[in-house]
Amino acid sequence: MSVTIKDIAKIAGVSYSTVSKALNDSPLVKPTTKSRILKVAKEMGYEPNYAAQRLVSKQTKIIGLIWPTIERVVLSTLVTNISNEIRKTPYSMILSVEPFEASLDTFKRFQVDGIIFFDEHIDISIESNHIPLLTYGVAEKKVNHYPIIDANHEQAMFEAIKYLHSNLGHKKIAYIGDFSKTDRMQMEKLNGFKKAMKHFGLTINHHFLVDTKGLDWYDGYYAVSKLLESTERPTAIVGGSYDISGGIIRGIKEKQLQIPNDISIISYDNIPQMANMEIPLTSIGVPIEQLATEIVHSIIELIENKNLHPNIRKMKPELNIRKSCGRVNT
Amino acid sequence: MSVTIKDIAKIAGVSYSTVSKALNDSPLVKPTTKSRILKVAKEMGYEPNYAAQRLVSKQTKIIGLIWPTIERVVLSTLVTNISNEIRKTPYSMILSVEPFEASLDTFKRFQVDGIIFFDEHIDISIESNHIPLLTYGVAEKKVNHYPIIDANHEQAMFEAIKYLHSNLGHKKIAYIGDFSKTDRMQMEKLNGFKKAMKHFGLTINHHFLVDTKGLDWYDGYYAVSKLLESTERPTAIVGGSYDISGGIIRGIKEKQLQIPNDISIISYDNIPQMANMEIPLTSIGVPIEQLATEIVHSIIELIENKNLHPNIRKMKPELNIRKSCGRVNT
DNA sequence: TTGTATGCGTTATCAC
DNA sequence: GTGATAACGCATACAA
Repeated sequence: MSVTIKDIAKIAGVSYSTVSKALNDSPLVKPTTKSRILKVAKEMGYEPNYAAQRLVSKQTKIIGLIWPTIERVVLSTLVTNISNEIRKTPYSMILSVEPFEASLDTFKRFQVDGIIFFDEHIDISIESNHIPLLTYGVAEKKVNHYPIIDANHEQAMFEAIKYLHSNLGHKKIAYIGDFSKTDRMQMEKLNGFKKAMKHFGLTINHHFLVDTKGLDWYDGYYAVSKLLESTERPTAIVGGSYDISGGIIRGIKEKQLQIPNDISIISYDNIPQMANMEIPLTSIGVPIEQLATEIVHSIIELIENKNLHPNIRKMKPELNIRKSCGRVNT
Repeated sequence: MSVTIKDIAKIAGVSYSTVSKALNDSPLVKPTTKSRILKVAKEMGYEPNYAAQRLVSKQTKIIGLIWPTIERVVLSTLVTNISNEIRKTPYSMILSVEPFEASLDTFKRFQVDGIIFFDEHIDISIESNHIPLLTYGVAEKKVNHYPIIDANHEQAMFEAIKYLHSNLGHKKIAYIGDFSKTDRMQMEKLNGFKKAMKHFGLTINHHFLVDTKGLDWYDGYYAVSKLLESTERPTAIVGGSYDISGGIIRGIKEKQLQIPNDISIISYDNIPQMANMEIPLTSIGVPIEQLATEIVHSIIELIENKNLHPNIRKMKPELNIRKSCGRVNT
């Protein structure tokens, strides 16, 4: 059995209610006894029992994160950042990698104070039993059932094309990404690309729109290989994700093409790893730490105030210029 | 406030202990009253308070998994498999990505029934407050403080060399892996390689032993590039992990070398993704599903019997022959 | 077959 | 400052 405040009380020679106060840093207990109690507690390896705390105080100080697709690098980086950010607050985080519904169930049982999830293609009007729910995903025109942190993929694409076109003179720009019809984030990226091209009066060569049908390294690799087989080549490529872009780089190199001399590449996702690639990648997207910070602050605000204003938070993407883009060759 | 069993009792005109029994489908309560109570409960929208349940029943049916290094593919595949396996049992799994000690604290507070962790380079004689602890790691000669599932890396290396040498005739074999002095799994692999080479009377060219200083894709890539700069090349390479091997393949291709004609490669780690690489990789290691199954069954056995026999379980590595190894050119 | 009483580990409200 | 004591919602041994 684990150690309780009663055990501590016995050893420290005080009543357990005093122990409780000391543990909660109450001003009602004398500093000397307080520190003595704390010392004993530490020695005994005391850990408060969430169930008991929850039962009386209606709070667990736990945030649950649902993450069924654990094998994607970008998300794992985000999760790490969220975890680090939460560690700076009084809350802790636990994670469930089970399917959405099962995860929700587990978290309900634990009565976590709030839940974060990634809205990839879940279509849910969720019964969360009043547990505050926050999603990182895409704000829709229609009703949103819960607050959303939106990385503003459309805007990001706009900035990417603007840079490529207005600053560097590119006209023949390709997009290599996942054309999923169910993953809203991916849909937004593709959509944003098309819109931006149109905005700058650029025509989209349809064979410059390459569906990777996935988000992994080799998806990007295969896609770019196919794209470059044609003699009609783009002067710049926008890669739909970190992993995809990694594959794109290799595919380009394999064709003996130079980056950025022969071809420029700009990648979606703004994570530090971008700088460590074979060629430091110019990238676009909301910086991952900002995203994490916003997500964490928002869920806590939601937990503590029971609402969030505004309910939808669109983040501001940033362009990170590194070494993979150059002026177009004329 | 939400509805409790007392509220139900009042409406249904019974005592609340009867309600409790009815809700738990106890045979001690008459079917008619049981169904009446259930009906009332449903009408009132009763939701059990898990904190209260947990407080009294001493069981959570939750297994905690500690996983501080979430960005490695092999482990995320293992975690997925473990999660799937646990889902077949009455248990659920939650995960903590915080540093080891912090995770342990969190799980203690949750009173999880058991904890799984990856023993990468934690040197712990842990105070788990009697929560059953199981590790996936390397069994040591000295005392082990808790049960271990050991993937038997040494044996795996032996099988790899045996195949390469006895079946395919290779003599000039290189090992590209992480030579960490703190990560026991990596130490075992290197050690196993050396032992096996010796066993088969093969000499180790020291420049065929390449330290990647990491476990990522580009670590393998850089390492093999360096290795292949020399004119004295191996005819076969053993890659220390899935990610490393991915990089090795690219590095080899870049030098215009054919796999397996010019050079054979066999990778450590036995995960399905191996088949999806550019070249389906022949690999060695305990099949990941077997590993997951063993881990899950063991922790549950440990939870339910309070002990595990045997305390150390060495798994049997399997060779998966795919398309990356060929007979040595003579 | 049903009801009563007790305790799980905490916090919080009182007295002392 | 400190210590009893009453909740919190539930399961369960025991009584009826």
